[in-house]
Amino acid sequence: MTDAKPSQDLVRARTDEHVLRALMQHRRLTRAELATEIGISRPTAGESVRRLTERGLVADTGERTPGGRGRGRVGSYYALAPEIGVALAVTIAPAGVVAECLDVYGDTVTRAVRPIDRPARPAQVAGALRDAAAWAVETSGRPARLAVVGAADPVDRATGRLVHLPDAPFLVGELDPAAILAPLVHPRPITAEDGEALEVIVDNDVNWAALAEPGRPGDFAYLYLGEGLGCAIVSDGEVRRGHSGLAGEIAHLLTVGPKGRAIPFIEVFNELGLRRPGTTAIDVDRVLTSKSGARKTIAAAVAGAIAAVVALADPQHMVIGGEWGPALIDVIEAAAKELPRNVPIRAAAHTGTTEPVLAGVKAEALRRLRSSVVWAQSLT
Amino acid sequence: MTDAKPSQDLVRARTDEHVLRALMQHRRLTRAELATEIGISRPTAGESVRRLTERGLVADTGERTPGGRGRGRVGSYYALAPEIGVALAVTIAPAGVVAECLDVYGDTVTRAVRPIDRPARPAQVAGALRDAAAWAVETSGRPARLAVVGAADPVDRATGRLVHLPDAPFLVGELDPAAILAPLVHPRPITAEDGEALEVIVDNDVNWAALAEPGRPGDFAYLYLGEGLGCAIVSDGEVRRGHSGLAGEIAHLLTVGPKGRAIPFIEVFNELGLRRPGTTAIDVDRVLTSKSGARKTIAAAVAGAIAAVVALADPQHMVIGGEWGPALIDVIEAAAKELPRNVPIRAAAHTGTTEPVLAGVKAEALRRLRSSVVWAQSLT
DNA sequence: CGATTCTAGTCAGGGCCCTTGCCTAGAAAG
DNA sequence: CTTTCTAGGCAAGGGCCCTGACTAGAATCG
Repeated sequence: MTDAKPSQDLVRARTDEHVLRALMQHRRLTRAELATEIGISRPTAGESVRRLTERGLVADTGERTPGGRGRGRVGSYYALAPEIGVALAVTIAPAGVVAECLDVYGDTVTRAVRPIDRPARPAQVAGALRDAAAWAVETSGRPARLAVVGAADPVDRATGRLVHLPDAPFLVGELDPAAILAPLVHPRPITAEDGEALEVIVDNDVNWAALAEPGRPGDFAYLYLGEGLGCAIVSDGEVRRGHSGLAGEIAHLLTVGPKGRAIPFIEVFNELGLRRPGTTAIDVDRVLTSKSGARKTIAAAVAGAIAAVVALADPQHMVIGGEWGPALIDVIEAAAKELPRNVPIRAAAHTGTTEPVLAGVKAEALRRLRSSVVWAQSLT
Repeated sequence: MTDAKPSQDLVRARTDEHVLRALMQHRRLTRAELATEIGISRPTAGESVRRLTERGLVADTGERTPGGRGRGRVGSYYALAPEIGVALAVTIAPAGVVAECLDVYGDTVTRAVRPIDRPARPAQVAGALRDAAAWAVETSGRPARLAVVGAADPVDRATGRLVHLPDAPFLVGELDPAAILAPLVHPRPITAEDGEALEVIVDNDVNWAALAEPGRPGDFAYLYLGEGLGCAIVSDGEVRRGHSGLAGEIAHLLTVGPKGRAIPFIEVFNELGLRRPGTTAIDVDRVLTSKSGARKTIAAAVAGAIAAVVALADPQHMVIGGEWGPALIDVIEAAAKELPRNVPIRAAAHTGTTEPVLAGVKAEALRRLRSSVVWAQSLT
């Protein structure tokens, strides 16, 4: 008599979501296992599996319960269908491009690495990006549903392009990763209906590295001190990117320079002669081998930046990362002790340059891939 | 055969929530009006009203549909029960204490104003607060379910107490508003089960004033320049308070002082002799009558603070409020034009000192009161 | 003034989703 | 070969919502 009952769909969608999430966690389950795992009845579990199989999200693996479990009838294992596809996780840094394909379980299916020249030539970077991503997707043999990109330069939140802020280090150069990767990405048609279903997400690498920090409480800040200067601010459990995505671009933050003058953060390195000639990057090697006096000047400048972060964002603690940040943590800590508001400081847990970024990128890619699967089923 | 079916409760709870929200918006509706308004069938609307009436959340007003509507049977108007209670909205500022009781429709039921001495004496402030709140609740004749407080000093997020930051203006003084107001607040018993159901919420007044700004897009910052210096940072649509609730306490933010030296923001006023003798407050009158040179120094310091906010939070625009901020907006704007990253600046829409704060406090109080009603029904 | 008109509210029947209880299938253990 | 034990399916029933028909009751019209 009736056929449109949106309110009832709600509970069915909830059941299906539980089934999908259980399969993401356990990889393969029989219908009976699903029922006990989720806390629903076996007929309901069976119905849900039937619906999801019909929709192509779940498939019978062909495996049967091992006899080792004891006597009793054999059960059929179900798992998420391979057609669900993979997510592309990409980092773009001066050291090169890394592209990985992740499946819905978070496993790396394929990985491509492409070096790039220094200084970076935009055309070559674009080529390496396209090449690495295409190879990873091709080789995985599965459709890429979305891409998450971490880049070592400021990213415009609206367009996803890398942008050159005046006088700040600009390492990778003009690039539009979204445009390059879009042809490789084939989202499930249904996902496109969703408002927020972006196919390619680009963000600054520091923000992703912060995401990969362990513990990750509600409020902290990640200060990146390397060839560039960056800062990720995590507030109420989320990385805050700001209106254009340029939150934490601290190159021009006023801080204490030589002789106590107020100058932009990046200028301090100019005045100390620690920028690479002909580029906008900080010379990491020379910072690491600098003398005590220069180190103290740098530490005072860093402490000034920390004071600004504390005043404006009130983090629970500061994490110091980047190529030279952790090496100077003692001086930095000493300088920060003088600040009116004290804040615990520690070095970043991961010290490499690409791996922590990639870890954060992968975490987000996985989260989004999984969400896309769950959303897909509720929107049919 | 069965009695526990949590999944089905979900859809019933959804229906009840829709009914409650519709009544919050329209104040009184017949069951038939509820059905068409929400888009459910009349029997369902009738059932929901019966449940909610039984639970004491909804009551028959006794009114009947006016004959003027035309022929047809008269309908019974239902409305939210008065026992739902009121929310207490309070501001504590050097000018005095204001306490208002709001009903679930956002109307002010009672309002009490108590002046306090300058400088504030903690015991008197506590007395005025207790007195104003008690009078407002008493007179309203209805139980207060929660309280939201705006105070003109830094607020510790965990304890809700006003805290004295070293050397920063401290206008109201030691105070624990939560302890004072808790005896007046009687939350619905059920609400207490909810994890986040705080009875008394305290926050810095600047944060609330930002909440009351019109338009209120996703990312902006509100710079408060008055007796104290404060800043509210709205990121992704929410006021970000930081780990201790001290985000935006910018008195010690390093900025440009006289002769281009890097000094804390509040020190600039010291060096210009613009702090009230014997207190930690800025002398607003003398700032307003200051000469061009001092104004330029102040503007440069403000621009330094703005640069820090832009670098760290990347707001879409800056709003300047407080007793003297809008008066100096031209010089501030001129100084900010020199910054490497440009940001639109405008004066706050509301210029008074307590009214914009109270508006934000009331908005939050209303939001929480309404939520508490909706949650109450779903937790039975 | 009575018949008509029109709307609020209720009742009966039915569909969907879930649950419990019972049955069948089918392999291992004895 | 019989027993044992588990996966899966079927049937019945309850809760929620919906549609459609019915009742209640006041205003309007002839």
